[in-house]
Amino acid sequence: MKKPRLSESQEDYLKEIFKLRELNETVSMQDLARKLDVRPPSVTGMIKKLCAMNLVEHEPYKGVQLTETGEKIALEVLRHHRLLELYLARHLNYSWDEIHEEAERLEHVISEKFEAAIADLMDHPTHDPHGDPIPTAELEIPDSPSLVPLPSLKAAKSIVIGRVMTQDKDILSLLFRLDLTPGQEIELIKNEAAGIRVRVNGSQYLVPQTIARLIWCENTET
Amino acid sequence: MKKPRLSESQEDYLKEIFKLRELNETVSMQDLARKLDVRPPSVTGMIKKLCAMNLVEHEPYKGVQLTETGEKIALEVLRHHRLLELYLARHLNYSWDEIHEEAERLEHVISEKFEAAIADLMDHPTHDPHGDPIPTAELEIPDSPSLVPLPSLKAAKSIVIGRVMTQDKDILSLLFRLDLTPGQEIELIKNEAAGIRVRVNGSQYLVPQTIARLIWCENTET
DNA sequence: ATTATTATTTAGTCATGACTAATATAATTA
DNA sequence: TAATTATATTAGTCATGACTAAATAATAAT
Ligand SMILES: [Mn+2]
Ligand SMILES: [Mn+2]
Ligand SMILES: [Mn+2]
Ligand SMILES: [Mn+2]
Repeated sequence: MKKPRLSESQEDYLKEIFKLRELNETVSMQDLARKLDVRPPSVTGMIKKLCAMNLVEHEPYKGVQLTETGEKIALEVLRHHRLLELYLARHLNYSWDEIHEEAERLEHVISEKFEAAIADLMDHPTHDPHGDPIPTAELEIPDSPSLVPLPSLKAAKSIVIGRVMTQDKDILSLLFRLDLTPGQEIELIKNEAAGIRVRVNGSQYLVPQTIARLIWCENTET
Repeated sequence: MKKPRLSESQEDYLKEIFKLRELNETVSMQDLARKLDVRPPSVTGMIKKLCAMNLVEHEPYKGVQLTETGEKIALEVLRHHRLLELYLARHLNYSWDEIHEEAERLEHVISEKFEAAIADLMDHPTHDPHGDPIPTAELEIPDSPSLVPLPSLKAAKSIVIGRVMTQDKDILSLLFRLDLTPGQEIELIKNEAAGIRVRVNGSQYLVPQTIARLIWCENTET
């Protein structure tokens, strides 16, 4: 059995399949095309190749799935990505909205040595700056607090943000200015039609639904 | 005028032309093929393209030369490379023989932001761990002490190593064990046919000619 | 059930950047 | 000068990973 090192494209395909699978339970060719910013025929072609390599399985019109080995690779890339994001933020003074782009390129290029070095340096963190879990060196996903989208919560005094489900630069820098970042404690004043009224560090905002939906919080319900 | 971002290959070609030009005064297609680990026809093809982009000039059978813009790009990549080498060594605990390989890949992928961040962090260093000068942000080559190969020197008490002209992992780790690294002060005992007899930190070695030739030292002659 | 819509695949192109085999050109040597 | 050797170029191939246009299959609407 050879191990002919995957291309950056192939790694991105696997990673994206994994991430989509976390949200929807079926991953269509179109989903992939959208996410990877590629045309559907390109996806068909690449998926065919990944199938032949036993990295994914594909039931036409039903969806794509990672195999064991495919998932391992996806997790490896995801670990690189999220470690890098945290590293860039912590050690190279990157702002929240800049880390994703850089990590997207570096993730394919750093060695296992590099991965280990920054993991060490940061004391083996479990979550990246967006609150996304960082797969361990053994490629297990670390436990995260159970999270729910902000709009699904009722008014409450103390809610803790756990994760921010976007990598859109504009939204991210907005959220950052508002202190709506993982770990932040907020008060949910009222869930209105137009958005969620919250208090953060004294200030009060109406967070539009489109944005509120991306903010996941620790579930305080019993 | 567009700026269509060069491929990694193209960047490596330009960088290699620059480096070869520092040694020999003419850069042949074969030199390039050897250094880039590629067949001569591939070089012909790529050089043709780089010519069309006005990044190099080529007189068949006479040699290849960088244009102004070509040199700028070469220096940009070289700066990335050397900053990265120093960064990996200083901040990520890479050993001397590991840095080159990693930098060779990362150099094409880091952003200007990344470059600036690590340069800042290291206080804008002028030389990398091999003693190679790091082009400045303005792409000027910083002054280096004038250096000569170790075998060209006569016996002397205090000679300072300035640069080590190899990136061969085996040679590098050997030199490192012997403390034959840039900045190190050594005593040249005798220049023999078989090699150079030196004393370094108390210990005495016979450094074979093949290796001694790679060690450049500050010129103590007047 | 038929039709319209959406999702996916086929077929055929293109650009990149390598390769081999064969040819041509220049530099050396006899 | 002529033959030899080293260097470089052409011609033609291949793998990758995208693309468009057209065909086909599944799903939804009438
Ligand atoms: Mn990527
Ligand atoms: Mn993230
Ligand atoms: Mn390189
Ligand atoms: Mn170096």
